[in-house]
Amino acid sequence: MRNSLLETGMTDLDNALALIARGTDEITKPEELEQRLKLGRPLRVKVGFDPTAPDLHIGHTVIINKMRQFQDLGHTVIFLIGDFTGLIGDPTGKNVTRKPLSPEQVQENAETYASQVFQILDSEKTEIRFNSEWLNALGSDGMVKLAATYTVARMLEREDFKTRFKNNQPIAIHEFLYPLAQGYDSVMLECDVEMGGTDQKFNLHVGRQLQQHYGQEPQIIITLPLLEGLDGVQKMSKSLNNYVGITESPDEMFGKLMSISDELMWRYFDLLSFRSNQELSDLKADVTGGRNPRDVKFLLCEEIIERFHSREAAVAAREAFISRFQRGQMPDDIPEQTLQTSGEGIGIAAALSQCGLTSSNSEAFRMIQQGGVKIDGEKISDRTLRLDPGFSGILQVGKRKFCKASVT
RNA sequence: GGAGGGGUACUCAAGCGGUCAACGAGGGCAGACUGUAAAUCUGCUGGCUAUGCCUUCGGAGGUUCGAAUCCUCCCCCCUCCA
Repeated sequence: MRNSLLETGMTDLDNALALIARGTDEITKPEELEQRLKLGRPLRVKVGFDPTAPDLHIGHTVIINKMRQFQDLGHTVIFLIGDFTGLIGDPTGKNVTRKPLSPEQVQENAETYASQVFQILDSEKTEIRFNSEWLNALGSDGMVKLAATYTVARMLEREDFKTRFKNNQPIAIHEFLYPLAQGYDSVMLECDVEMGGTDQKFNLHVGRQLQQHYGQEPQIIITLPLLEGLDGVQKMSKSLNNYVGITESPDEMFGKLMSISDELMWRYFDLLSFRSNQELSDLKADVTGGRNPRDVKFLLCEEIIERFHSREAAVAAREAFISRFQRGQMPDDIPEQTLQTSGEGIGIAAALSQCGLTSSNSEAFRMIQQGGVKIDGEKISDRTLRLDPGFSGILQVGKRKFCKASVT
């Protein structure tokens, strides 16, 4: 009996480790993590978020899923909003300084964040913190002391700094403050674990060193892969418009996810799906054996929509997709538009623009020329066509843009 | 402070007195095809009261029959030397 109890205990620890490790890029150091878990107390797990982009997309959820797993194991997750570090902007070499956000904006963004992440996270086990709390209080003298704990040579170990330095590209002094500030957050929050994207590795390590400097046990670092955007090349980001937002409608999610390449689909499965590795390799084998990758992609779409909406919404989105694109039918919810013409009718190009289907009359003419315009499903080719008063019908541009228009 | 290099359409990037609404690439959009809004191929990609007209090449002037291209001043970015 004593043995079996002991074995059960070991198994729990092993399971916890395996769960945490799943899908990660790297854990430094696994043995420290194991030791820390053995302490039996809730660990403090920090993840920092930038306050400027409050709309989460599924790329962010890779790490949020991992946070959730920590919570499920009984640990405390700190959702840190980098309102101070946001002023600096994580050095990427692209943009130098960012516009300061007002406290009201930060608060508003934080609330948006909260409402979105709590679709995945347990709010009871989440601490929401702002790093301006202690970084503003630090003052110039505190900042100087903090800066004194690190050297330029160590800073230049960071890949991005190194390359820029080597290529004679500018590095502003304040950019050095970003990793220091982020590391100081770990000190103030007494973190056991900090997680971030692989691009965060350097910053996370600074946290370890600062903690040691301030007499704390260094945090364990877990890096997670960055999710590629819909294009499959650049990382998912709002500014590149290659993202799927978690508040988007089921239909939009479905469509966007269907547009990823067959190859990228597997990456998404790895990072976003809760299916087991066994299930995934089975699916891969199916496709190799001739199963239509489209149908497997359907499964991915449904799982993700179910997570942020519901099972029913996922099924409905799939049905809508099939009827609309596979069978070329019209969607159910077509926006309506009444065009006022005071009796003389309206040219087709102007009508398309006014319905928002094209951004200018010129574009409308181009669409007509290319055969992309339909009225009630009939392709039209006459660019001088006029819609008379009393006309009512469905205007369509391309496969995706519809408007039910009536002319008065 | 000195020397030099730049600012061109959504992005990158040609053009360096007329043939420039401006090469090319990427992106985007449309069409064809398909097993999908994958892949592939083709076309389009400033605006308009549209076979013509109007506005664009950092800003303002100027030279010229004619300027993105030449000149003057200004603004901004980058590099090197101090």
